[in-house]
Amino acid sequence: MAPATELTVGQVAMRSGVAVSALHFYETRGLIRSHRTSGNQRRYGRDVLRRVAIIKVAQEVGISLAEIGEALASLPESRTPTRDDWGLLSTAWRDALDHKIAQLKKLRDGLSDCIGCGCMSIDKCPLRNKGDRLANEGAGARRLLVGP
Amino acid sequence: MAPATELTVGQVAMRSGVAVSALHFYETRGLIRSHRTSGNQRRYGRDVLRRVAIIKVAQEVGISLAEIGEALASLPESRTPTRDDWGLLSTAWRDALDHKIAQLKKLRDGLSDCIGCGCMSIDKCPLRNKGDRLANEGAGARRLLVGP
DNA sequence: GCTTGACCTCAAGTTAAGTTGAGCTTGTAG
DNA sequence: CTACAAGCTCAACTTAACTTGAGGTCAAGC
Repeated sequence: MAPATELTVGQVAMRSGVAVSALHFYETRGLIRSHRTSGNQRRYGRDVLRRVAIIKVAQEVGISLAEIGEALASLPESRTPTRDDWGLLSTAWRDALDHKIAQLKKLRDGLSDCIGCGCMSIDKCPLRNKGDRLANEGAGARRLLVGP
Repeated sequence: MAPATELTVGQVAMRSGVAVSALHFYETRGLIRSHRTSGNQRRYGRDVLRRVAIIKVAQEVGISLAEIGEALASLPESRTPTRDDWGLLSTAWRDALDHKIAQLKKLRDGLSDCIGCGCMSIDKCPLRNKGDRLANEGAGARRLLVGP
């Protein structure tokens, strides 16, 4: 049979470029899964590499681990995800990205018109008042907004 | 003379849509300045509204307060910034935004090709290996990267 | 058979960006 | 002139996303 391509945390860390502690952390957050050897050590299937890659990619565009977790939760947990499973994810992500790109463009184009003029007195500033997402309440740091 | 348009924290909070506590916080971080009345209360010049607006706008696109602070530090601290002063900032910002938009597009376009294929085995994945900014070390949360 | 490096768990620390609360002072409207 | 809303300071708490450290286990080489 083909080589039993089980990976240890260390190997996954190596190959994915994320720290072992981060992998542990992702596991507690349910973003990745492992099974254990008789000696209680983690072993990962190959698909964990893809998952981790996606986690990092998504994070780089400002999507929170919680949201990534939700998306990844749509993958089947019993079997190894198929190409189609991943495809669904891809589509969902693409929409979020399109949205975010549009948002950034709006900001960029608004910015140079706006920043030098008097409109920053807030009331009439198009930057501030278009798609205004302020004033969501609650404590702690604010997340970078992404969704609709 | 024209009305002495000094603003209290409360007024700035109202007009800018950020909490009083946030304004205090920005001040400790050097993002905005105030002078005090004889009774030790803060008073702000009108330009603080523009500063705050810019802070929020920049934050929305994922720029950290530290970076915003650096940019704002380029403004003259003695006199009220002129249109040209703001213009410089605007230009710098625009570049950062262009960069970020490009990055997002690369991700978006790479994603659907990439996510469903086998290339996520990291070594050869174009998403992971182009402009790879991993492995900056140090503790704590990672900032969303923006700059060059 | 022992040593050395990889693992494990769990608790506590860190950074960013604020918020919340306590206890005290100001200022303004009646 | 006295309420009472608005300010002030300072310390502690919050969330996200991890890292660091302590104290103990596993496994592979010599």
